[in-house]
Amino acid sequence: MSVTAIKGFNDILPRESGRWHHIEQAARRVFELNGFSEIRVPIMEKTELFSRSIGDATDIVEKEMYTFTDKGGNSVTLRPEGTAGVMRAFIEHKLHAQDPVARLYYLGPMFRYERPQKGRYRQFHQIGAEITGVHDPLADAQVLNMLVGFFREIGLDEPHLQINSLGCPDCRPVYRAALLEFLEGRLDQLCEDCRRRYSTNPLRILDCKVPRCIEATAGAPSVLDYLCAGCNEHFTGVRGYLESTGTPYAVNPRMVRGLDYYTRTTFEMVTGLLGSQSAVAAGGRYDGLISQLGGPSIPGIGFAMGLERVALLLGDQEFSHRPDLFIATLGGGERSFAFRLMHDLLSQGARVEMDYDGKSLKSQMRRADKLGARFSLVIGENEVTSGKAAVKRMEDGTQSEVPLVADAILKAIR
RNA sequence: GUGGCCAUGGUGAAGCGGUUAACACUUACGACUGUGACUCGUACAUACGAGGGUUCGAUCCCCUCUGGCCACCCCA
Repeated sequence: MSVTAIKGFNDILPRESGRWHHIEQAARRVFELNGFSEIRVPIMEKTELFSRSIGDATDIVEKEMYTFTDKGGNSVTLRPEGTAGVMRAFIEHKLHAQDPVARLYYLGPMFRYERPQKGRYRQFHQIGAEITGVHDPLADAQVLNMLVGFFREIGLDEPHLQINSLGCPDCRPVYRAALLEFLEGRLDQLCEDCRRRYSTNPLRILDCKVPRCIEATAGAPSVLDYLCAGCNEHFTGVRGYLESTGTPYAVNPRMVRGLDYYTRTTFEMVTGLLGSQSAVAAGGRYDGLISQLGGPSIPGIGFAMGLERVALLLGDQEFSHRPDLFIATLGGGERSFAFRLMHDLLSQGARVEMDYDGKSLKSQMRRADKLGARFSLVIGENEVTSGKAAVKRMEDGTQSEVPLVADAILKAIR
C-alpha cells in the first residue's frame, strides 16, 4: 500500500479548487469592500497563546490541539482557530497605536484532533474577520451584515443568522447561578451528558438535543432576562441596526459558544443541510480578550466560517474555466505555426489550448469538445499557405473564415 | 473519546467459498487517411482497503489494523 494522507487531512483536487476560489474570492471582495485588510499570521503558535485565550477547560484546549515540543524544547501548537493568533499579532506589532480600530481578515488552515465526519476534518479551513476597538453595536451589525452579504454574494440563501447575547463578566455569573438553581431540582430528568455538563458547562445543557432535556429545560431562565443594563442596551442596539438594514435574523437565547473569550453578542449562521454540523460560520464579541493577552483594554468582535462547510453547501456546481479557443493541427510544421499563434493569443488574454501529442484530428476535436472550448480552429497545410482558417463555433457548428492573425481571431471569438 | 453501518477498477456498482470478477460511465484508439456532441467497434481490475487466520480452495467466513459514513461528544 502506498503512502496516504493523514486521517482527517484532505486534498483539494483540481475539480474542487474552482469552487474554493469562488468562495475565497467572494470573501475577499466582500470583506475588502467593507474596509477589511488581510493579515497573514503563522499557523503555529506557542501553546500558551491558545490555552490563555480559548480557555483551559474547553474541549479544544483539553483534547483537540495538535501540540508538541519542538527541537528547542518549546511547546508549540498548530492553531485550532484564527482569532488568537491575529490578536497576538495585533498586540505584538502594536497596531492599536496607529489606529485602535483595525478591521482584519485572514484565511487558512486550522487544526483540531477530532473524529472526522462530513463537514468536520482535522485540517480544515477558515476565513475569518475581526474588528477591534469599537464598543458600539454598529460594529457588531456591520460584521453580521458582511457575513450575510457574503452568503448572498456566493449565491446561497440557506444558512440563516441566529444571534444571542452572553452578557459580560458582570451579568453572566448572575445568570449562570440562576440557571444552576433552576437545573438543580431537575437533574434526574436530564440525560447523562447533561448531568456531567451541569458541573462542566451548564449553559450547554440548553443546547442539548435529547428530547427529555429539551422538555426539562423548557421553562429555564433566559440569558436575555439577566443582561445588565449595558449589555441589554448593546443587544438592543445590535438588533436595531440589523432591523434598520432589513437583515433577517432570529434571536436564539439558547445558543452557546465554545470559546471562553466571548462576551455579549454571539452568533451563528446555521443550516439544516449538513447533518450535525449545522454551524457554517460563527463568532461573537470578545471585549476582554485583547487585554487578557497582554494588550490594551480594547474590545473586539469577529467570526470565522468553515470553508469545507461552505463548499459542501455549494454542492457540485462547476466553477472551472472553459477555453475560448482550441487549435487543432494536422502536421509537424503546422504545430509550430499553431504554437506561435497560441502564444500570441495567450499574451492577449485569450484562453487558448492546443493538442500536445499530434493526435488525429478526430481526437483533437473530441478534446476541444470535452474541454468545453467555445471555438475551435483547424490549421493544416492549406491554412498556412492561404493564411486563412475557419473558426468554428462549437455550440452550433457554424464556421467563419478569418485571417490567421491574432487580432482577427480575437475578434471572431469575442 | 463512545456507539452503529460500511470498504470490489478512475467512477457507479454486480458477484458472496470453487476454473474468464457482470454491467454502465469515464478514458484511449478506430468506424471519414481535414473537423466534436449522437451511434457503433476495440482496449482498459495478476485483482476485490491492508495484514493475519479458517479451508483442499476465499473477493465472499473469522480476527486485527486502516479508512469512510451516520449519530453522540464537540465545533467552523
